[in-house]
Parts: sequence; C-alpha cells; structure tokens
Amino acid sequence: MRSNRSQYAVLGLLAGGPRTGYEIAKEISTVLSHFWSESDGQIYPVLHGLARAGLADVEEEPGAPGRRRRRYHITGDGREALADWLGQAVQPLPPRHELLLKLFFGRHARHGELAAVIRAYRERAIHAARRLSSLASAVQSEHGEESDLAFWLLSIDFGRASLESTIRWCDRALDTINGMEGYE
Amino acid sequence: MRSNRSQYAVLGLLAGGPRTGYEIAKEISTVLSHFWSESDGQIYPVLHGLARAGLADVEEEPGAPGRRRRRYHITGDGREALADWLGQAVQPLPPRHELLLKLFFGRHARHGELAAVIRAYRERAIHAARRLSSLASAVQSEHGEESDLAFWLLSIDFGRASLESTIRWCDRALDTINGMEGYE
DNA sequence: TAGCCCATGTAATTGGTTACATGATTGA
DNA sequence: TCAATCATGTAACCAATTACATGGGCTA
Repeated sequence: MRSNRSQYAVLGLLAGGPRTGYEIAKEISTVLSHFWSESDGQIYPVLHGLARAGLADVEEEPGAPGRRRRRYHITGDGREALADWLGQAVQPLPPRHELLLKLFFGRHARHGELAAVIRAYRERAIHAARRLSSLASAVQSEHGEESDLAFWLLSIDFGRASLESTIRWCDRALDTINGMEGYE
Repeated sequence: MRSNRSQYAVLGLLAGGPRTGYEIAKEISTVLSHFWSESDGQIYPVLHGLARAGLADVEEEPGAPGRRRRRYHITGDGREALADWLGQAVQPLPPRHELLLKLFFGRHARHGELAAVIRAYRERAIHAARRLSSLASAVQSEHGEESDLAFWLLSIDFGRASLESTIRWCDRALDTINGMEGYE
C-alpha cells in the first residue's frame, strides 16, 4: 500500500494550470528542487497513468514529430484525488541515514577518514544553506504577490533550519572525534 | 553506480563480531532502528552476496532443519571493503520530502486539513524525540564502557537536534497558516 | 553549423518491500 | 499445549532510476 508519490507531485503541479510533460519536468527540477525530485524518464509514464485513471485530460497539439506537444489538464476527479492525498498524514519512511550509519561504524574507519567524511558533509550543508538563502530572496522579490508565497517560504525555512541544525551537529561531532583521537 | 548500502550495514555489524542472519536482523531493528532499517527478507540475500564476494565466511552449525544456523565472519577483504566505504563521502540522495510537497500544494487542500497534517507530523516528532531521550539514558547506563558509546550518543544527538528543529518549524508553519485562514 | 533547448518516449535494471513458506525450541 | 521466539529462506511485486532513442527549432 505504498503511495505513488510521483503521481501526486505531478497532479499538484497540474492543479496550478495545464502543463506539458516537459514543463512539469523543468518545474520539478527548478521550483521544487530543494525538497522534491523526479527522474526525467518518470514524468511521461506518470502522465499516462493520470490520464488512464481519469485524473487528467490530454490536449493534443498537432505538430511535427519531435515537436508535437501534449498538454495535460487536471479533471474534477483529479482535484478530488489531490485533496484526498493532501489531507492524509505524511507516511513516515523507514529511516536510512547513511552518515549516521558511517558514524556508528566509525571505529572501523581508517584514521582520520571519519572526520573527513563529516567535514565534507558539513561543507555541503553550508553550500546548500547558502543556496536556499538566495532562493528565498529571489522568490520573495519575483513572486511577492502570489498566494502560495507563504507556503514556498515555509518550505525554504524548513530546509534552512534543518541544515543549520545539521551544521551545528557536525561541529559537535568533530569536537568529539578530535578529542577521542587525541588520546589514541 | 548506486551503492548497496544494505550490504555495508550488514558488513559493519559483522565487523563487530560474527553473527547469524537472525541476529543481524534483530540488531538492526533495535540498535540501529533510529537511523537505519532493513526489511526482514533482505538480510539473507545480502549475506549470500557478501559470502559470494569473499567479504564474509560462513560457519555452518549443523542442526535440524528450522534450527540450523549459519554464522557469518567478516574476512580481511570485508574489513577493507568496509573501511573503503566508510572513507567515502556520503552520497546525497535526491530529496523527497512529502510534508513539504503537501505544504507547497497547500492551497489545493480542503479547509483545515493542511494544518491537521502538520499537527500530526509535529505530534509524531514529539513522540520520536521522547523515545530518543530515553534511548540515550538507556544506552549511557547500559553501555557506559564500550568504545563506540560516543558514536552512538552522537547519532542519537543528531536525531534529537533535527526533531527539535522540526518541531519548532511546525509551530512557525501553524502560526502562518492560522494567520492566513483568519483572513479568508 | 554546432550546440543547446524543446519535446516525448521505451527498455533494462536496481534496490528494496511484502507476503509467503517452513519448521524447531523455549517458557508460561 | 500454546504462544512467542529462533531461524532461514523464496517469489512476486513495486517505485523509481538510468540509459537509450528520436527528432525539431532556435540562436550565436
């Protein structure tokens, strides 16, 4: 009973207006990129599925092959299915935190390598936090009037808060590990 | 080039001493449970794979069917493979944060349901944080002498910090949403 | 005219879950 | 004697990724 989340990601975008597969792929990899991703080849099968299930209608735009477009429109059933899913509690995923797994097995690592892994993780978090900050200002200036601005900013805020918490943890972890290695 | 993380989770446990499949499964679902999980049916194929690759040796304990045991020992190659993996940077996973996706599509939700989803998420985070706190004290009193205690406590600390950051974010998000609904 | 973007799709594979199947031993 | 735990495994399925395939249009 797992929940086709790709389908709802696409359906949610369609709820904001008709789109082609290509536009959806681009939107996911730009607008949603800091909390969602889909692989390229995934969008089209999902759109076919939505159409088959009656959650979206296809509008064929004629054109030469390699240039024809299919624009998808959400249906009433589609809006209902989306609202149903939005109202359901988030499904907790089984945890799989690779950094913590490596930390847990840390005493089997080669000397200094665990600390290096944590430092690299910390660096990435810092870069990601910086990117989110500039995204926040871009969003605020470019989309200042849209109704879902607040939701967008909240999603960015979540990312920033959890990255900051991660960075602080990395500092604590590095302190601990340095202390341990001092006694070796 | 995805990275068989199940195999390294098992290998990491074997590095701490020989174990049977059953013991590994139990250990993952208790000791590692707050940051790692494997499904039941997964352990045995992984162990076969490790043995085939020469990373573990099998010690057959004879016995009646339904009671025979296979105890796996890590090999020198296994320790090397584990250390190699431990020294490699954590692979960033494509982000898929269902709560933020729902938030982003929040204006298509039914009235009040988005807030309810966030409140439920917050409640779960609070319970998880409480469980982690008691785990921390249990670990500290029961395993006070082991060399990897510090690593264990750090992994718990990571969980607590990120849960606390999540809870605070939920509060902010609920404030924002309540404010918006007041004007509707 | 080359390179990039627009545009849609399929096939093979992976990593993993779920459900199923079997049977022995131990303790209440 | 019955339930829980010990113990190992297979089959079917699933969501999603990766790689592949095709081709048009635009711009420097």
